[in-house]
Amino acid sequence: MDAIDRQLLDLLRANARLSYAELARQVGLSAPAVHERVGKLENAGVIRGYHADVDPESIDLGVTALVRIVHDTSVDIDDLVLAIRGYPEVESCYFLAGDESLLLKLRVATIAELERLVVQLGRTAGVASTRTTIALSTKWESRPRPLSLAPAKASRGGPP
Amino acid sequence: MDAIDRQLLDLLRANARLSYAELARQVGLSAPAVHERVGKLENAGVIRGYHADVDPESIDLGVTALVRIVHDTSVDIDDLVLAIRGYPEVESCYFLAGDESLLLKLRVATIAELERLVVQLGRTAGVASTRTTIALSTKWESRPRPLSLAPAKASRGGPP
DNA sequence: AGCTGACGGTCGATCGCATCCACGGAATGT
DNA sequence: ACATTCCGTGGATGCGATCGACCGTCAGCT
Repeated sequence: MDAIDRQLLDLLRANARLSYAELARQVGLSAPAVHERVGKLENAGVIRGYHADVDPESIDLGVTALVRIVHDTSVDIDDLVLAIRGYPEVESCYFLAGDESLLLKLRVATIAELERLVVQLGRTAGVASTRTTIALSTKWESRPRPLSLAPAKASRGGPP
Repeated sequence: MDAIDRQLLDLLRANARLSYAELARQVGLSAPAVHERVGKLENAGVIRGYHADVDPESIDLGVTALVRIVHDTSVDIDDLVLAIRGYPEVESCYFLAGDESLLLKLRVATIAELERLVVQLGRTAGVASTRTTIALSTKWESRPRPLSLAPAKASRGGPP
Protein backbone atom coordinates (compact mmCIF):
# COMPACT_ATOMS: atom_id res chain seq x y z
CA MET A 1 0.00 0.00 0.00
CA ASP A 2 2.10 2.86 -1.32
CA ALA A 3 1.38 6.36 -2.60
CA ILE A 4 0.10 5.06 -5.94
CA ASP A 5 -2.32 2.68 -4.25
CA ARG A 6 -3.66 5.54 -2.16
CA GLN A 7 -4.05 7.61 -5.30
CA LEU A 8 -5.96 4.80 -6.99
CA LEU A 9 -8.26 4.53 -3.98
CA ASP A 10 -8.90 8.26 -4.11
CA LEU A 11 -9.70 8.13 -7.80
CA LEU A 12 -12.04 5.16 -7.41
CA ARG A 13 -13.77 6.64 -4.40
CA ALA A 14 -14.46 9.73 -6.44
CA ASN A 15 -15.55 7.84 -9.55
CA ALA A 16 -15.82 4.09 -9.46
CA ARG A 17 -16.46 3.81 -13.19
CA LEU A 18 -13.12 5.14 -14.37
CA SER A 19 -11.48 2.80 -16.88
CA TYR A 20 -8.17 1.16 -16.09
CA ALA A 21 -6.67 3.09 -18.98
CA GLU A 22 -7.81 6.37 -17.46
CA LEU A 23 -6.58 5.37 -14.01
CA ALA A 24 -3.25 4.45 -15.60
CA ARG A 25 -2.95 7.89 -17.18
CA GLN A 26 -3.74 9.59 -13.88
CA VAL A 27 -1.14 7.72 -11.85
CA GLY A 28 1.49 7.40 -14.56
CA LEU A 29 1.60 3.61 -14.95
CA SER A 30 0.47 1.21 -17.66
CA ALA A 31 -3.05 -0.18 -17.75
CA PRO A 32 -2.04 -3.76 -16.85
CA ALA A 33 -0.04 -2.52 -13.86
CA VAL A 34 -3.07 -0.61 -12.59
CA HIS A 35 -5.30 -3.58 -13.27
CA GLU A 36 -3.10 -5.77 -11.10
CA ARG A 37 -2.87 -3.22 -8.28
CA VAL A 38 -6.62 -2.75 -8.15
CA GLY A 39 -7.14 -6.50 -8.21
CA LYS A 40 -4.84 -6.88 -5.23
CA LEU A 41 -6.64 -4.13 -3.34
CA GLU A 42 -9.92 -5.94 -3.99
CA ASN A 43 -8.58 -9.30 -2.88
CA ALA A 44 -7.01 -7.82 0.23
CA GLY A 45 -10.41 -6.46 1.23
CA VAL A 46 -9.29 -2.86 1.03
CA ILE A 47 -11.81 -2.24 -1.73
CA ARG A 48 -15.04 -3.87 -0.59
CA GLY A 49 -17.12 -3.00 -3.62
CA TYR A 50 -18.33 -0.36 -6.01
CA HIS A 51 -21.74 1.21 -5.60
CA ALA A 52 -23.90 3.68 -7.46
CA ASP A 53 -25.04 6.51 -5.24
CA VAL A 54 -28.77 6.94 -5.86
CA ASP A 55 -30.77 9.94 -4.70
CA PRO A 56 -33.11 8.53 -2.03
CA GLU A 57 -35.94 10.96 -2.83
CA SER A 58 -35.96 9.73 -6.41
CA ILE A 59 -36.67 6.20 -5.32
CA ASP A 60 -39.38 7.12 -2.86
CA LEU A 61 -37.30 7.05 0.32
CA GLY A 62 -37.81 10.64 1.33
CA VAL A 63 -37.98 10.13 5.09
CA THR A 64 -34.74 9.55 6.98
CA ALA A 65 -34.78 8.69 10.66
CA LEU A 66 -32.27 7.73 13.33
CA VAL A 67 -33.31 5.22 15.95
CA ARG A 68 -31.31 4.54 19.07
CA ILE A 69 -31.99 1.24 20.72
CA VAL A 70 -31.57 0.28 24.35
CA HIS A 71 -30.61 -3.35 24.58
CA ASP A 72 -32.53 -5.77 26.77
CA THR A 73 -29.56 -7.88 27.88
CA SER A 74 -31.66 -11.00 28.37
CA VAL A 75 -31.27 -11.44 24.60
CA ASP A 76 -27.83 -11.84 23.04
CA ILE A 77 -26.69 -8.70 21.24
CA ASP A 78 -25.67 -10.66 18.14
CA ASP A 79 -29.16 -12.11 17.89
CA LEU A 80 -30.62 -8.66 18.19
CA VAL A 81 -28.37 -7.33 15.45
CA LEU A 82 -29.35 -10.27 13.27
CA ALA A 83 -33.04 -9.56 13.83
CA ILE A 84 -32.57 -5.92 12.94
CA ARG A 85 -30.72 -6.89 9.80
CA GLY A 86 -33.98 -8.43 8.69
CA TYR A 87 -35.56 -5.01 8.26
CA PRO A 88 -34.51 -3.82 4.81
CA GLU A 89 -35.32 -0.23 5.73
CA VAL A 90 -32.33 -0.11 8.08
CA GLU A 91 -29.48 1.26 5.99
CA SER A 92 -26.80 1.40 8.66
CA CYS A 93 -26.28 -0.07 12.11
CA TYR A 94 -23.64 0.94 14.64
CA PHE A 95 -22.85 -0.72 17.96
CA LEU A 96 -22.30 2.07 20.45
CA ALA A 97 -20.55 2.68 23.70
CA GLY A 98 -23.15 4.23 25.98
CA ASP A 99 -26.66 4.00 27.32
CA GLU A 100 -28.14 3.05 24.01
CA SER A 101 -26.41 0.08 22.42
CA LEU A 102 -27.32 0.55 18.79
CA LEU A 103 -27.87 3.39 16.40
CA LEU A 104 -29.83 2.69 13.26
CA LYS A 105 -30.18 4.92 10.26
CA LEU A 106 -33.23 4.08 8.22
CA ARG A 107 -35.10 5.39 5.23
CA VAL A 108 -38.77 4.98 4.41
CA ALA A 109 -41.29 6.63 2.12
CA THR A 110 -43.67 8.16 4.63
CA ILE A 111 -44.07 9.03 8.28
CA ALA A 112 -46.76 6.37 8.47
CA GLU A 113 -44.25 3.76 7.36
CA LEU A 114 -41.79 5.07 9.93
CA GLU A 115 -44.38 4.68 12.63
CA ARG A 116 -45.10 1.13 11.60
CA LEU A 117 -41.40 0.28 11.58
CA VAL A 118 -40.65 1.88 14.93
CA VAL A 119 -43.51 -0.04 16.51
CA GLN A 120 -42.20 -3.26 15.02
CA LEU A 121 -38.69 -2.53 16.24
CA GLY A 122 -40.02 -1.84 19.72
CA ARG A 123 -41.61 -5.28 19.76
CA THR A 124 -38.47 -7.05 18.57
CA ALA A 125 -36.89 -9.46 21.07
CA GLY A 126 -33.90 -7.81 22.70
CA VAL A 127 -35.18 -4.27 22.35
CA ALA A 128 -35.85 -2.66 25.70
CA SER A 129 -36.75 0.75 24.31
CA THR A 130 -36.24 2.96 21.30
CA ARG A 131 -35.61 6.64 20.83
CA THR A 132 -36.35 7.99 17.37
CA THR A 133 -35.18 11.22 15.77
CA ILE A 134 -36.24 12.42 12.34
CA ALA A 135 -33.59 13.81 10.04
CA LEU A 136 -35.03 16.95 8.49
CA SER A 137 -32.33 16.92 5.84
CA THR A 138 -29.12 15.19 4.96
CA LYS A 139 -26.44 17.84 4.55
CA TRP A 140 -24.02 15.29 3.18
CA GLU A 141 -23.28 11.62 3.52
CA SER A 142 -20.35 9.27 2.87
CA ARG A 143 -18.04 12.10 1.93
CA PRO A 144 -14.66 10.48 1.26
CA ARG A 145 -11.61 11.99 2.88
CA PRO A 146 -8.76 12.23 0.37
CA LEU A 147 -5.78 10.04 1.23
CA SER A 148 -3.14 11.56 -0.97
CA LEU A 149 -2.68 15.19 -1.80
CA ALA A 150 -0.22 15.27 -4.69
CA PRO A 151 -0.56 13.62 -8.10
CA ALA A 152 2.13 10.94 -8.36
CA LYS A 153 3.38 12.02 -11.77
CA ALA A 154 4.72 15.32 -10.47
CA SER A 155 7.18 15.82 -7.62
CA ARG A 156 9.44 12.83 -8.19
CA GLY A 157 12.12 13.09 -5.59
CA GLY A 158 11.64 13.18 -1.86
CA PRO A 159 10.60 16.13 0.26
CA PRO A 160 13.06 19.08 0.38
CA MET B 1 -38.71 5.54 -14.37
CA ASP B 2 -40.11 2.11 -15.09
CA ALA B 3 -39.34 -1.41 -13.90
CA ILE B 4 -36.24 -1.67 -16.08
CA ASP B 5 -34.84 1.59 -14.69
CA ARG B 6 -35.35 0.29 -11.17
CA GLN B 7 -33.62 -2.92 -12.12
CA LEU B 8 -30.67 -0.99 -13.54
CA LEU B 9 -30.45 1.02 -10.33
CA ASP B 10 -30.43 -2.18 -8.31
CA LEU B 11 -27.68 -3.67 -10.43
CA LEU B 12 -25.53 -0.54 -10.27
CA ARG B 13 -26.06 -0.14 -6.56
CA ALA B 14 -24.82 -3.67 -6.09
CA ASN B 15 -21.90 -3.34 -8.50
CA ALA B 16 -21.13 0.00 -10.09
CA ARG B 17 -18.47 -1.42 -12.39
CA LEU B 18 -20.77 -3.68 -14.42
CA SER B 19 -20.30 -3.09 -18.13
CA TYR B 20 -23.20 -1.81 -20.23
CA ALA B 21 -23.09 -5.09 -22.13
CA GLU B 22 -23.55 -7.01 -18.89
CA LEU B 23 -26.33 -4.69 -17.71
CA ALA B 24 -27.99 -5.17 -21.08
CA ARG B 25 -27.91 -8.95 -20.70
CA GLN B 26 -29.39 -8.76 -17.22
CA VAL B 27 -32.35 -6.59 -18.16
CA GLY B 28 -32.91 -8.01 -21.64
CA LEU B 29 -32.19 -4.91 -23.72
CA SER B 30 -29.39 -3.94 -26.09
CA ALA B 31 -26.26 -2.22 -24.83
CA PRO B 32 -26.99 1.16 -26.48
CA ALA B 33 -30.49 1.18 -24.99
CA VAL B 34 -29.04 0.60 -21.52
CA HIS B 35 -26.38 3.21 -22.16
CA GLU B 36 -29.04 5.79 -22.92
CA ARG B 37 -31.18 4.87 -19.94
CA VAL B 38 -28.28 5.11 -17.53
CA GLY B 39 -27.23 8.43 -19.04
CA LYS B 40 -30.73 9.79 -18.47
CA LEU B 41 -30.75 8.59 -14.88
CA GLU B 42 -27.43 10.37 -14.34
CA ASN B 43 -28.60 13.60 -15.93
CA ALA B 44 -31.86 13.53 -13.98
CA GLY B 45 -29.87 13.36 -10.75
CA VAL B 46 -31.24 9.96 -9.83
CA ILE B 47 -27.73 8.52 -10.00
CA ARG B 48 -25.48 10.97 -8.18
CA GLY B 49 -22.22 9.13 -8.71
CA TYR B 50 -20.32 5.89 -8.41
CA HIS B 51 -18.02 5.25 -5.49
CA ALA B 52 -15.59 2.57 -4.41
CA ASP B 53 -16.34 1.33 -0.91
CA VAL B 54 -13.04 1.25 0.93
CA ASP B 55 -12.51 -0.50 4.26
CA PRO B 56 -11.88 2.33 6.74
CA GLU B 57 -9.49 0.30 8.88
CA SER B 58 -7.28 -0.32 5.89
CA ILE B 59 -6.76 3.37 5.38
CA ASP B 60 -6.06 4.15 8.99
CA LEU B 61 -9.52 5.38 9.96
CA GLY B 62 -10.23 2.81 12.63
CA VAL B 63 -12.11 5.05 15.05
CA THR B 64 -15.72 5.94 14.28
CA ALA B 65 -17.60 8.43 16.42
CA LEU B 66 -20.98 10.13 16.41
CA VAL B 67 -21.20 13.69 17.60
CA ARG B 68 -24.47 15.44 18.31
CA ILE B 69 -24.31 19.19 18.28
CA VAL B 70 -26.55 21.67 20.06
CA HIS B 71 -26.90 24.77 17.97
CA ASP B 72 -26.17 28.20 19.40
CA THR B 73 -28.89 30.11 17.53
CA SER B 74 -26.94 33.36 17.54
CA VAL B 75 -25.10 31.91 14.54
CA ASP B 76 -26.99 31.00 11.38
CA ILE B 77 -27.40 27.24 11.00
CA ASP B 78 -26.20 27.32 7.39
CA ASP B 79 -22.99 29.02 8.47
CA LEU B 80 -22.49 26.38 11.12
CA VAL B 81 -23.01 23.59 8.61
CA LEU B 82 -20.53 25.28 6.29
CA ALA B 83 -17.94 25.49 9.06
CA ILE B 84 -18.40 21.83 9.90
CA ARG B 85 -18.01 20.92 6.26
CA GLY B 86 -14.49 22.27 6.59
CA TYR B 87 -13.49 19.31 8.77
CA PRO B 88 -12.59 16.50 6.38
CA GLU B 89 -13.01 13.93 9.16
CA VAL B 90 -16.78 14.47 9.15
CA GLU B 91 -18.15 11.87 6.77
CA SER B 92 -21.85 12.57 7.17
CA CYS B 93 -23.98 15.38 8.56
CA TYR B 94 -27.70 15.29 9.30
CA PHE B 95 -29.92 18.17 10.35
CA LEU B 96 -32.19 16.84 13.05
CA ALA B 97 -35.54 17.57 14.59
CA GLY B 98 -34.94 17.67 18.32
CA ASP B 99 -32.80 19.04 21.09
CA GLU B 100 -29.58 18.56 19.19
CA SER B 101 -29.65 20.14 15.75
CA LEU B 102 -26.95 18.16 14.01
CA LEU B 103 -25.62 14.64 14.02
CA LEU B 104 -22.15 14.09 12.62
CA LYS B 105 -20.53 10.79 11.82
CA LEU B 106 -16.78 11.05 11.72
CA ARG B 107 -13.78 8.79 11.34
CA VAL B 108 -10.27 9.33 12.62
CA ALA B 109 -7.21 7.19 13.23
CA THR B 110 -6.91 7.42 17.00
CA ILE B 111 -8.74 8.45 20.14
CA ALA B 112 -6.26 11.27 20.51
CA GLU B 113 -7.27 12.62 17.14
CA LEU B 114 -10.91 12.30 18.13
CA GLU B 115 -10.25 14.32 21.26
CA ARG B 116 -8.54 17.05 19.27
CA LEU B 117 -11.42 17.17 16.79
CA VAL B 118 -14.15 17.25 19.42
CA VAL B 119 -12.39 20.11 21.20
CA GLN B 120 -12.12 22.01 17.93
CA LEU B 121 -15.77 21.39 17.14
CA GLY B 122 -16.75 22.67 20.58
CA ARG B 123 -14.93 25.91 19.88
CA THR B 124 -16.55 26.39 16.49
CA ALA B 125 -18.85 29.42 16.20
CA GLY B 126 -22.47 28.30 16.42
CA VAL B 127 -21.77 25.24 18.56
CA ALA B 128 -23.36 25.53 21.99
CA SER B 129 -22.36 22.06 23.13
CA THR B 130 -21.46 18.63 21.83
CA ARG B 131 -22.31 15.09 22.87
CA THR B 132 -19.95 12.41 21.56
CA THR B 133 -20.53 8.68 21.32
CA ILE B 134 -17.93 6.19 20.15
CA ALA B 135 -19.03 3.49 17.74
CA LEU B 136 -17.46 0.26 18.95
CA SER B 137 -18.18 -1.39 15.63
CA THR B 138 -20.05 -0.80 12.41
CA LYS B 139 -22.41 -3.69 11.89
CA TRP B 140 -23.23 -2.50 8.39
CA GLU B 141 -23.46 0.73 6.49
CA SER B 142 -25.11 2.03 3.32
CA ARG B 143 -26.93 -1.23 2.72
CA PRO B 144 -29.08 -0.67 -0.38
CA ARG B 145 -32.71 -1.68 -0.25
CA PRO B 146 -33.66 -3.51 -3.45
CA LEU B 147 -36.22 -1.67 -5.56
CA SER B 148 -37.38 -4.48 -7.79
CA LEU B 149 -37.78 -8.10 -6.92
CA ALA B 150 -38.15 -9.98 -10.19
CA PRO B 151 -35.70 -10.11 -13.11
CA ALA B 152 -37.42 -8.38 -16.04
CA LYS B 153 -36.73 -11.15 -18.53
CA ALA B 154 -38.83 -13.71 -16.68
CA SER B 155 -42.46 -13.51 -15.56
CA ARG B 156 -43.93 -11.56 -18.40
CA GLY B 157 -47.58 -11.09 -17.60
CA GLY B 158 -49.11 -9.47 -14.55
CA PRO B 159 -49.52 -10.93 -11.08
CA PRO B 160 -51.86 -13.94 -10.75
C1' DA C 1 -59.07 6.83 -41.06
C1' DG C 2 -54.71 8.49 -42.34
C1' DC C 3 -50.78 11.51 -41.41
C1' DT C 4 -47.00 13.11 -38.63
C1' DG C 5 -43.64 13.60 -35.21
C1' DA C 6 -41.59 12.13 -30.88
C1' DC C 7 -39.80 8.40 -28.48
C1' DG C 8 -37.40 4.41 -27.58
C1' DG C 9 -35.64 0.70 -29.30
C1' DT C 10 -32.37 -2.58 -32.65
C1' DC C 11 -28.50 -3.38 -35.77
C1' DG C 12 -23.96 -2.82 -37.70
C1' DA C 13 -19.44 -0.63 -37.82
C1' DT C 14 -15.53 1.44 -35.74
C1' DC C 15 -12.32 2.44 -32.25
C1' DG C 16 -10.57 2.05 -27.68
C1' DC C 17 -10.06 -0.77 -23.66
C1' DA C 18 -9.41 -5.02 -20.89
C1' DT C 19 -6.78 -8.71 -20.45
C1' DC C 20 -3.32 -12.35 -21.39
C1' DC C 21 1.48 -13.54 -22.09
C1' DA C 22 6.38 -13.16 -22.54
C1' DC C 23 10.00 -10.52 -21.24
C1' DG C 24 13.15 -7.07 -18.51
C1' DG C 25 15.25 -4.65 -14.71
C1' DA C 26 15.76 -3.32 -9.74
C1' DA C 27 16.02 -4.72 -4.98
C1' DT C 28 17.01 -8.44 -1.78
C1' DG C 29 18.86 -12.50 0.45
C1' DT C 30 22.65 -16.12 0.28
C1' DA D 1 28.54 -12.47 -7.65
C1' DC D 2 24.50 -14.90 -8.34
C1' DA D 3 19.71 -16.41 -8.00
C1' DT D 4 15.15 -15.09 -6.83
C1' DT D 5 11.30 -12.38 -6.46
C1' DC D 6 8.55 -8.55 -7.45
C1' DC D 7 6.74 -5.26 -10.23
C1' DG D 8 6.66 -3.29 -14.14
C1' DT D 9 6.40 -2.70 -19.74
C1' DG D 10 5.01 -3.88 -24.52
C1' DG D 11 2.45 -6.35 -27.95
C1' DA D 12 -1.54 -9.07 -29.46
C1' DT D 13 -6.36 -10.16 -29.45
C1' DG D 14 -11.14 -10.27 -28.57
C1' DC D 15 -14.81 -7.75 -26.27
C1' DG D 16 -17.21 -3.58 -25.08
C1' DA D 17 -18.45 1.43 -25.72
C1' DT D 18 -20.41 4.36 -28.63
C1' DC D 19 -22.08 6.48 -32.94
C1' DG D 20 -25.23 6.74 -36.82
C1' DA D 21 -28.89 4.95 -39.57
C1' DC D 22 -33.06 2.85 -39.45
C1' DC D 23 -37.66 0.83 -37.59
C1' DG D 24 -42.05 0.13 -34.89
C1' DT D 25 -45.42 2.24 -31.67
C1' DC D 26 -48.23 5.55 -29.92
C1' DA D 27 -50.58 10.20 -29.35
C1' DG D 28 -52.52 13.96 -31.27
C1' DC D 29 -54.15 16.34 -35.31
C1' DT D 30 -56.59 17.14 -39.75
